[in-house]
Amino acid sequence: MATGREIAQLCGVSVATVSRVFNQPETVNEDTRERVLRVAKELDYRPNESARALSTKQSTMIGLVWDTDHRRPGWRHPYLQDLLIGLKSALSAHGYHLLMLATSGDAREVGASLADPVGYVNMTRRHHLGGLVLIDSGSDAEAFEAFAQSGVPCVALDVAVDGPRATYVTSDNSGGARAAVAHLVGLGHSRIATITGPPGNQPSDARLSGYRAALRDAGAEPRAGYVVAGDFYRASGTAAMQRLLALDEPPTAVFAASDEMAVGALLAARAAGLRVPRDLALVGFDDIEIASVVDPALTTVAQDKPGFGVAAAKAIMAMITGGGPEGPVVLPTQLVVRDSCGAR
Amino acid sequence: MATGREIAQLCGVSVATVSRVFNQPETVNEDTRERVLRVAKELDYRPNESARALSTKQSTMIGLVWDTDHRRPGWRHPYLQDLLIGLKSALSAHGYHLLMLATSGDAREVGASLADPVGYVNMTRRHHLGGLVLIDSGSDAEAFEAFAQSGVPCVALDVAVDGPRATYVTSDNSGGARAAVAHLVGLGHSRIATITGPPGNQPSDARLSGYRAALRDAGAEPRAGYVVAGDFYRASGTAAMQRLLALDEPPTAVFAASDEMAVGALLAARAAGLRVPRDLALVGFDDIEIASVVDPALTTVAQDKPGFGVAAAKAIMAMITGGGPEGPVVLPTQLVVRDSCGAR
DNA sequence: CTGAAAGCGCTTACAG
DNA sequence: CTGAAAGCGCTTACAG
Repeated sequence: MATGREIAQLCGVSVATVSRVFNQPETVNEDTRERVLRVAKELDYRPNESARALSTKQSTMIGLVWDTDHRRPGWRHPYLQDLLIGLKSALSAHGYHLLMLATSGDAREVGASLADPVGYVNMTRRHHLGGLVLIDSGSDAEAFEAFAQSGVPCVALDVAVDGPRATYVTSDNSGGARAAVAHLVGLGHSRIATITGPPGNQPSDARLSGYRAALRDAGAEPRAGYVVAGDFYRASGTAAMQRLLALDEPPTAVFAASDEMAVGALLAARAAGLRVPRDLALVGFDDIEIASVVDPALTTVAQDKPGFGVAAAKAIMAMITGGGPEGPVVLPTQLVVRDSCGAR
Repeated sequence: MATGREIAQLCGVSVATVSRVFNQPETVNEDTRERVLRVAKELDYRPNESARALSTKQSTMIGLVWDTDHRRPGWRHPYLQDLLIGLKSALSAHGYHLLMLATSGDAREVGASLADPVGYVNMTRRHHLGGLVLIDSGSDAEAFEAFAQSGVPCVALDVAVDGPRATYVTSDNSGGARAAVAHLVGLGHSRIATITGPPGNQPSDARLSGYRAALRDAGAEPRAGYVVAGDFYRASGTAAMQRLLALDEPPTAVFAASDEMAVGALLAARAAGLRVPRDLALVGFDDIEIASVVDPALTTVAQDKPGFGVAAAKAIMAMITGGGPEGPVVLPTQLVVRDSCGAR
């Protein structure tokens, strides 16, 4: 690893000039600039990132807050990989790396926990991170609010935050849910129930309101017992479906606020001797891999998974280079009609 | 963010002493040490990482090489999330963060591509990374070999590498495959075919050899046309199954080297009017989520997914703190019997 | 257009 | 046990 000083000596210039060549090229004479550039290239010189960060108080890293080993060991993001692909690619395009921050549980207190957002904020200062991307695990709202207020640029995924340098990206959950339920209405269903995510969770609540809106559009409203809460995971879908089937007048169609719950519901329906979609129409949300693999293949509302990451990257870069936060980014969703709704 | 100097002034000591309190506590007088510690705690002092890295030439970050936006945009790791959870948690326990390195495609040439492993090696030097974790995307062997030879500590996942400071972790692929096929043999099958992963790929080849070994154990050997190559993805499983069904004497059982391909094979079998497991027994590999969701639920060989990450973290930490590389880590696998093999 | 100097915040021999 | 000093490699006013 060549250093700036070596380049300088080889070129007969000062290190300041070498530095300028890379940071304010227009301020240096063309001849010397090219000489420096050539030598730098030969030696494959690249500025040391630690030194640069120390000096400029800015690194080329964005922090990722993703709570893994904390209270909810079983928690999983429905499409983390796609999200990361989008995020990493878009960040790469700006020359930024993604730093997955260590979380608590270690001996040396280097990691932080969401119970102590200050720890993360400190970490971003110590590493001179450009900002923070916050991946929600369903109930981090308070912690995220603390980040948002801290003043470090941050963008949250799927949770509404507000702060001087904070924004968030989310899908058009209510619109997607509305389209899904409208589709069910269009198929002639009038007894449409929903299995929601955890109350208070932003996408969960939005999907529920989309469900209500679609019923309203149809001049109807949810029957008693037709809104039952799950937690986005499969088992809760099964339990919810069982409750729905126990009603005096069970639904003929169910909109589940996640594919996982839809699958859970499917299992429950099957166990109860119902055939999907003939006896029960089912629509999910997310369009994760299992949706297309399950039998019958699940009709669902697709989210733009890599788009999530890309949008987050864009938003954070805008705050780093530009100024204040822009409004929340709302990604379009798309109804994917497969077999579980009975449209085919 | 308090600096060491502030602590020093407040305590009436030099910055050197403050530094010692954190790095070689035993060399400083107990009273002053506690005074420093107390003040440091009050101000929530933590050493600036950039400065520390610049000075010690060591950061608390491990690089992650994960090729995303390159040639194979469709590539997916079967269980990246679990792997990352294990990796991140185990690294956190040592106070290390995970840096997902930017890849090529950006204007500023900050990212590297696997076609140019040197770029990554430079990056690890510039950031003073402790080492590199290499996630294989099926055909990165040559690039990984270059990393392994570079001298930077690195551990590859699922691809055998060799170098002065390099090792790898993988599952007991051959043992797992052998157990799976032995199970099929135990169920009375004698016409057992296999759908392999891409030839040359380490897990793929190992699984194939496990298949052969199990047949040999049974005093048999693969019939002509009973070994057909896929690429680990679903579509290739479907295609392979179609070829198997076109044989004069089609198999009564199939071991697919991945769950994705097993699902593909299942679809093909179903399309051909076969019932699984009655007409065809099927076993997969990986135990990813879809395995338990598909109908019939897939019998498969489970890998220790978070264990992969944990093992990688352990190996890299050992090389950072200790010295030379230890031998490859081989994780045990486990046969998970569900419905697709007909054992129930 | 370019250089000398100071500074970013820490660590580590070297004296004492 | 502790301080003064040098150094890590870069950037950025400040002069010239």
